[in-house]
Amino acid sequence: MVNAESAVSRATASRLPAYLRYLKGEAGKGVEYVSSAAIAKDMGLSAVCVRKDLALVSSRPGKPRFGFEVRLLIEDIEKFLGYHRWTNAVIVGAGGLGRAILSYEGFENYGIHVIAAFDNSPAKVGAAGGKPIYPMERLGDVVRRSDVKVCILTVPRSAAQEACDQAVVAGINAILSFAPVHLHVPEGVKVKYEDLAVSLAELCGA
Amino acid sequence: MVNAESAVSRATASRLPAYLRYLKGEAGKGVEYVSSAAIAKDMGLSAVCVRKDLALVSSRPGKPRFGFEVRLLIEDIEKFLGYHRWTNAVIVGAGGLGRAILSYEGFENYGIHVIAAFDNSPAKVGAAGGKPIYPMERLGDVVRRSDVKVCILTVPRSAAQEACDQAVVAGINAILSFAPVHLHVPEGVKVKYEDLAVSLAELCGA
DNA sequence: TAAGAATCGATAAAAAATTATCGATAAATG
DNA sequence: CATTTATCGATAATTTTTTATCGATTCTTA
Repeated sequence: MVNAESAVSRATASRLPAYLRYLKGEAGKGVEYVSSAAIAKDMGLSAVCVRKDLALVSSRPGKPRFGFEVRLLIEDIEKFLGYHRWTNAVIVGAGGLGRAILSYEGFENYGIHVIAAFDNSPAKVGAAGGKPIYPMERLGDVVRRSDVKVCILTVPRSAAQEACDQAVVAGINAILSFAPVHLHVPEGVKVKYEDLAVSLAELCGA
Repeated sequence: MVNAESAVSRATASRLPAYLRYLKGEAGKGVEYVSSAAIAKDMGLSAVCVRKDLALVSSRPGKPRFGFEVRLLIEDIEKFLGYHRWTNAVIVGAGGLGRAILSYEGFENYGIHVIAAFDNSPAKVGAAGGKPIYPMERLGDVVRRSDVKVCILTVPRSAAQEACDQAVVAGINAILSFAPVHLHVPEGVKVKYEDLAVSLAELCGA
């Protein structure tokens, strides 16, 4: 048996969140139906591509002359992406970026609880955005007790590999890193790099 | 005539920054040569894919039995990606995230000067990370005077479209948005979404 | 100095993704 | 009620991307 996610191509999967963002915007404006052509135009894709993507995740077909029902489509995509399964995450590195993310409330819409941050420096320990900042020593504890699988790494580049190692030891198996450094991790641990400068540079160059 | 960037496939282009990150890591460890097989192994790609990518951007061929010279490869990729052409950028939205990014120094390695932030709220005006935070009214001014083309949007979702419009009016033609909202922009303005929650969710689900 | 190992580059094959085309369907309209 | 229009879904064609294969090159080492 294949799981739901392997049923769609990687390319499609990477567009689904964008559809979701777009559809929520339309829903917010009170739009009830959208056609694949309209989505395509607004999002800069081809209509055929949109139809094909939606066919894979939509629980019911689009209506000729109307298109797809926005509300249902949002539900279907969210269900498909698993935003209903809840996951706990922690932040390692409570500098400016770490604290900003700790205060960000947008994660809850995606099935993610960011429960705490951790930092080496005693000066950083405390709280931000109503959530606790603990000393690094407590990382293993919290990870085990709250069954945390994911870590957001917001430490300076020089501290990244060491912090990464500590997170892995603590039991984390997926890392979203903001440090612009390649991390070496054991087999089975996933790393995703979120490089702000690269994103920006791509935008400039393209 | 085609420009340099259109000479490589989109897929390759999206891997180049990752090679760069990896190569810089190796360079930092004192490694002088790397083989495509080694890169592939560490980065989770196929060796053939790596060779093909590098062949497109490397100014000189790899040496049999050694591989590629790390230092040269870094230079070639940076040159290829245009990290030598400088671009000015501004931040719109000086909340926690905006200020954190304003203080981030990693942009300079990518040919990007983040010169200032802007905010509606008078309380936010001032400075962070040694860079000024101006009231929104001054956006047009600064954009024109410093020939700013790119804007990082870090305002709350409810303010995003309006701030985006202001940026466009001011003369911005590329936006990196952290607000989880689809933005409507005129033809010719590029938008890229940096959705932290989506990145994290992809990591959890995959 | 000859044999062997590691690596490359190029060409070819396979797989994946996008785009095009077309008949079918359902609402709107005269 | 027939015609027109907007849309869909499916199949087919095209393009892009990845992977496989193989001879050539260059260093190592016996």
